[in-house]
Amino acid sequence: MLSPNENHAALSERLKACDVRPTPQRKVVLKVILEKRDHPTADEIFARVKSSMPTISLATVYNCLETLVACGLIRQVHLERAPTRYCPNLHAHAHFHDDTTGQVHDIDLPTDTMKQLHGLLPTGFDANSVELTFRGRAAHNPHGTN
Amino acid sequence: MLSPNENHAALSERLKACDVRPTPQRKVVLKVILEKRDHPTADEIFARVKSSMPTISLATVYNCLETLVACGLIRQVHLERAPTRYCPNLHAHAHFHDDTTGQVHDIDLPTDTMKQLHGLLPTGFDANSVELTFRGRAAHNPHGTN
DNA sequence: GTGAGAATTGGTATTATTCCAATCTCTCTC
DNA sequence: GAGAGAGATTGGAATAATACCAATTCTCAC
Repeated sequence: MLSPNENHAALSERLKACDVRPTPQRKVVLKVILEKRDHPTADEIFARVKSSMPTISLATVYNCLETLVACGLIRQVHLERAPTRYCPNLHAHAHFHDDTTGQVHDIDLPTDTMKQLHGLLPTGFDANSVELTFRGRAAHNPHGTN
Repeated sequence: MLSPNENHAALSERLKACDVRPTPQRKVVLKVILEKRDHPTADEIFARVKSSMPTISLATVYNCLETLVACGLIRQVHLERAPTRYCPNLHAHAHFHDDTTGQVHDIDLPTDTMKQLHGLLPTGFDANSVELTFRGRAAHNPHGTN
């Protein structure tokens, strides 16, 4: 996650570490995702980014997101029939989708639970990712995330 | 799951049991989903249904699917960025999405695993559904599903 | 059988995302 | 530090899945 005053240089470093060019567009897209613990859609990211970079295009936002996902700096969250969301939390975690508010909450997953889930797979199945999503109702915004 | 010779009467019964009108369209949509252990998309279902009912419209297929999902006769499977798929397997199970072939395999889930997953939720979170999806590679069609 | 409510239909609208070709901007080399 | 080439950005148009709508048709209870 981003420290409150992480600056452009640090963003550049993150990108360079992944062997991608630290363009201004990528930096600002990464910045808006990191600076808020929510799960914005591409459109929301586009809106936030435009305030500091009014000339950016939606296509670029999609390109940047694809790059950032490919190099593991952010993750995608897929909820049914809804636009893809993006998540800065790279730790093992599940998502809880609140049907009432539409908010998405991160749920910590112990690493042994992850291992156990992989253990469920019959031989011959080799998973490189797992997605665990709950849906239901959360009591009044349990801890301020979305 | 459907017994090989389940007939129209049985399909009607299933629908009536859910308090929905057993219209011919709903019966045939349910039938094509039950008769093959795969995870077809709405478009695929539309194509299969048209062979026995050429006048059906895609809108009706969507309507029927929505109804069948709502009354719990089938389930939706959501894979990232891909069209929604429909699954006749109502037992607790996970999905394995083979990146290579695009096939979707059902993975049995012991009920205690399900309970355990629910146990991961902090107090205040009340889930009414869980979706667990693996992605990776499966060795040459492990058991003929998709 | 008949009427009221429910379902189906085809067409159109919406929305997320991708594609494309043209332009621009880095980065690297000299 | 100038130029070349790769890579990135842009706006607009295309695509694809799904939702919506008004008109017609069907189903069930009486």
